[in-house]
Amino acid sequence: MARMSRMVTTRIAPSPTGDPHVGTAYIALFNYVWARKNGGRFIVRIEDTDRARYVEGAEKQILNMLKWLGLDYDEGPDIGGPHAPYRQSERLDLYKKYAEELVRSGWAYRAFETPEELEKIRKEKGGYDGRARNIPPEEAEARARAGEPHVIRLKVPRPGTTEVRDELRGTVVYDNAEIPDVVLLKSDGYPTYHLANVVDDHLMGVTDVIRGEEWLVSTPIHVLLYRAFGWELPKFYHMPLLRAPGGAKLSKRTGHTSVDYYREQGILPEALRNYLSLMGFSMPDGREIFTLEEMIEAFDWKRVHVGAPVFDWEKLVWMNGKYIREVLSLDELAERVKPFLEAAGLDWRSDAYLKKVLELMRPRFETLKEFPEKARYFFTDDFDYEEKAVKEIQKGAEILRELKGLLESLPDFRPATTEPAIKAFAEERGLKLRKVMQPLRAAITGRLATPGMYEMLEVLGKDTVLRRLDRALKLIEA
RNA sequence: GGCCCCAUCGUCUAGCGGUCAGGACACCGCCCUCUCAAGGCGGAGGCGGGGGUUCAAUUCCCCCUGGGGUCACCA
Repeated sequence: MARMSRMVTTRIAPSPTGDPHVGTAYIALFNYVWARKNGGRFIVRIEDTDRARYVEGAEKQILNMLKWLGLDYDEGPDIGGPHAPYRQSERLDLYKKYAEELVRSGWAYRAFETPEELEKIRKEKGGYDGRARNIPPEEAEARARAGEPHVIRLKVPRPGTTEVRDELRGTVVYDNAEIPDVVLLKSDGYPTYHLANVVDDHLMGVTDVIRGEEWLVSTPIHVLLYRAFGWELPKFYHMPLLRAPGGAKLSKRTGHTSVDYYREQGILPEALRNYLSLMGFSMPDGREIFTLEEMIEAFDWKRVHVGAPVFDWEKLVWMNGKYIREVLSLDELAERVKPFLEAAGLDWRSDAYLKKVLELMRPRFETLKEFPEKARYFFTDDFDYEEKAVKEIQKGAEILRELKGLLESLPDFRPATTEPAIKAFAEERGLKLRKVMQPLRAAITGRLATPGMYEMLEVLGKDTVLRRLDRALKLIEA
């Protein structure tokens, strides 16, 4: 009864230790989808319990990333909620209280070894040997009261076994001999992940823990903690780890892990989100391009594959191109592209003009960053001529001079006007069309690969075209 | 190394005992064509190995191999 009435609640619990990681975005996505699928809640909780690795501003970046991807959350550090605060550093008293409770109930004990001693024990025994279990409780309490630095460790019941059920893999039985007496509360009063995570997940009503596979082997620790507290277990789902092309898990060493990097490269949030969805999940009908809403609609854990996928930049870029040319509206695309034009120092005159250019360029760039690079000549006369373009202008100089006369004489630059005129021009001289087009293309754009000539002439306009023709001809004379 | 997870084209995947093993990216060719793309059509490319179970294994079981994860007062 109580179990059935629990609203599905998921969370993403990132550590503010650096740039917002694509792995975090990936896990957040599945947490978000599962919560929405069930009409439940999605929480963001900041796990800032490692003072050494804390990075100023990282929390803000993470929250921005989630918003950028469209993964809105119901509770979080910046918006609050019924279980505030959502930063673990602001919940220290809670963890201490629960750790002490475990000491009293016999599920945990105080240990007084120094880091140096631990290092020595690790070398000799291969890990902590639980020696502080032998300290009589009264003595341990006395030492603690006297202010002796110490940690609180989980007293793993031994011998014994602990069963862990992963919803994606089934049940795994762990021999408790393999489960270490992990530190729950550090000597600085901060909790470790294990304690803080379990306490908060319980207090915040998290019903479904969706996290990276890196946590799979420490799940028995968490199961033991739930049992020690007498709390109901959540369901566990361990998502595969994203891998770099080499094979190892995606890391700063093996690839680009920062979502900010992808954003800067001109990847659309929709495309990144869609691509990440494909890492393990597939639509029943095999569709690869789909919205968040469509994913939520179709989502089923049965369709999640746990083999670790390689994060492939090539396919991400292809998908980004697909969004640019087929999914976004021209208006949306124009808005997305503006910051990149600005960054390149380009001015687009008017939205109407920008959209006309975009219409022509849409099938010809795959990242927003590419647009200013490939379409520069639409916005300024200040562009370079490719080496091959210069040659093309030289070869076609005679043709260009004659062509200039023709273009000048045209009443307008609509395709309906320019196309027959240029074709007739070529035919009269017995020239293949390309013998006319390539020099012209090179002269007015500085490159050999551009959108179709007639559309381009219309967009650029007569003045610009004639001006550039003159300039190109002068260029080769010099 | 111990323990744990995983295993279909190069990559992402569909498959849930009987399929010509399907799709997507990338690659190659053709078409379209003023260039380059986009688009359309076609091609090449895969069930890691060995045992079982079964009339029948990509599919179920076991072993091996391979890959990954984890063994902190980091998460």
